[in-house]
Amino acid sequence: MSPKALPGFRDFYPAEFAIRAHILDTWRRIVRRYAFMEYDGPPLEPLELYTQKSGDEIVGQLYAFDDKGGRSVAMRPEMTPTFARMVASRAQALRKPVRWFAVPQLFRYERQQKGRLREHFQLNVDIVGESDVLADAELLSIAIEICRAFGLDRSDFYARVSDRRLLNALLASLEIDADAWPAVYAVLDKLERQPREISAEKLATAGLSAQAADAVLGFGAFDTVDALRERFGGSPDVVVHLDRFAQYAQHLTALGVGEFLRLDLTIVRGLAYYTGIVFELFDAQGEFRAICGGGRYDNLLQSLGGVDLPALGFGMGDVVLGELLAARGKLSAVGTPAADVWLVASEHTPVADILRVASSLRAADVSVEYALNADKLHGRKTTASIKDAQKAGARVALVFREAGQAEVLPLAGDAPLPADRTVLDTSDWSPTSVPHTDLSPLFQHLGR
RNA sequence: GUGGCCGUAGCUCAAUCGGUUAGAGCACCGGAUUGUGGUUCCGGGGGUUGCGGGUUCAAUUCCCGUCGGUCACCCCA
Repeated sequence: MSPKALPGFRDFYPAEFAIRAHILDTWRRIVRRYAFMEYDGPPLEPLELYTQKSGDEIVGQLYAFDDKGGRSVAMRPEMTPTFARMVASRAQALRKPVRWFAVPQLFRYERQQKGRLREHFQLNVDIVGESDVLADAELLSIAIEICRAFGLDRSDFYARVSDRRLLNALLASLEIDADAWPAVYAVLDKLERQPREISAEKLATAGLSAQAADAVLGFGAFDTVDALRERFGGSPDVVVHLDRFAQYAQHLTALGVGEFLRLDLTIVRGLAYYTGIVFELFDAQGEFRAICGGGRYDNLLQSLGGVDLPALGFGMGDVVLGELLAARGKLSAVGTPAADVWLVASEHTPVADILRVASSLRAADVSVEYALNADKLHGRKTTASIKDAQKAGARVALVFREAGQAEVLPLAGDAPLPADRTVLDTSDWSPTSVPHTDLSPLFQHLGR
């Protein structure tokens, strides 16, 4: 048995690489529509960059080691600390709001499971320097538009959205002690996956009154601002946040993605650093993990980098997204790239002629392939060579039946054949230059 | 880190109750045929049955360990 990739790591054969490229290309294409700029940082960082935010216990979940200079280092498990450092060190000079994105490969040392490997690519989109809810709406609309760009619609996915400030106000209005909030968050996070009795028990342990616990257990039932307003509208502290959420929803509707929005107070996000609106994108059938998650983290930059700027962002990984797209048939059209043109020599065609034409076509940005074996180039029947071209997936075969003349033979699927044979005169083509001959008959078959 | 299930060709799978030299399709390579061509046919390469140990006259098959895969828990960036 030949050596395999390490557990949780992937070999990308051309078919898989084509899917990866499709995902990453689409990410970049859509995010650029929103005028975000791409950045990147080192894949290897000082270990302290992560322990200072998350504590020492995180080391067990990192690819961490001492380098040859004795430094404690880790392969990056997330992009946010790097991003925070980069923004903080030039915070004064950056035009606000900062609209940046990155597509890092991230690593974590954990047992792999569905949708979760030890390595993945993750789109990170962040906005820094704007606290208005308009920025929150912009951010979520990007995540949604990306999913739509992959061919997913409202029947495939939706966004669950909550707001830390709203949730905290609700807990306060229920007279729940702030010390108990983390425990309440944990219960809310598991509300759907955990039996109600266990949730109730945990809330009681956290010190909640029976009434307060009942109210928390009922949070999952509220899926509109109006429903919350009816129940908690008497509390001015709550109303402030309900109003903002309503505004958020209006912005999203105006941006054309309102139908994907669903208020859901059980969306907690594990991170302690979220301070405002938080969201996760889920597939509608509940078959996969969250496709994407993010929110507002107004205090993080100060705690990491020392600059006090509001910020928000999200991450979207390629693994769950790829699984979902595959399951919904959205990757069937993703093909591996093949040659535009395959050159078929006859026994009379000098090798030099083939090479000259190949060079010339490549100068015209046409991808060209031919048999890399002189015997095959000359010793096979034309039909056998054409068969090679078809197997390779070439769009067009150029068949040299006579010197200086190349017949254009379209190979693509069931495209109709031209009534007349198209013959290109290649006699005056020279290496590395664009052919003088009119290539339009060829380009026509290549879809240019 | 804990637990369930699963490891046979590149892929999907077969191999009677434990019994001869572990087979097939697809893919790959070669050839024939088809001569506006992805058809059809013939042939070929490819396996220490994940690895190690045990039971047995005999192990792909039963047992133990280990590694890997997968799913869940934990955790979530």
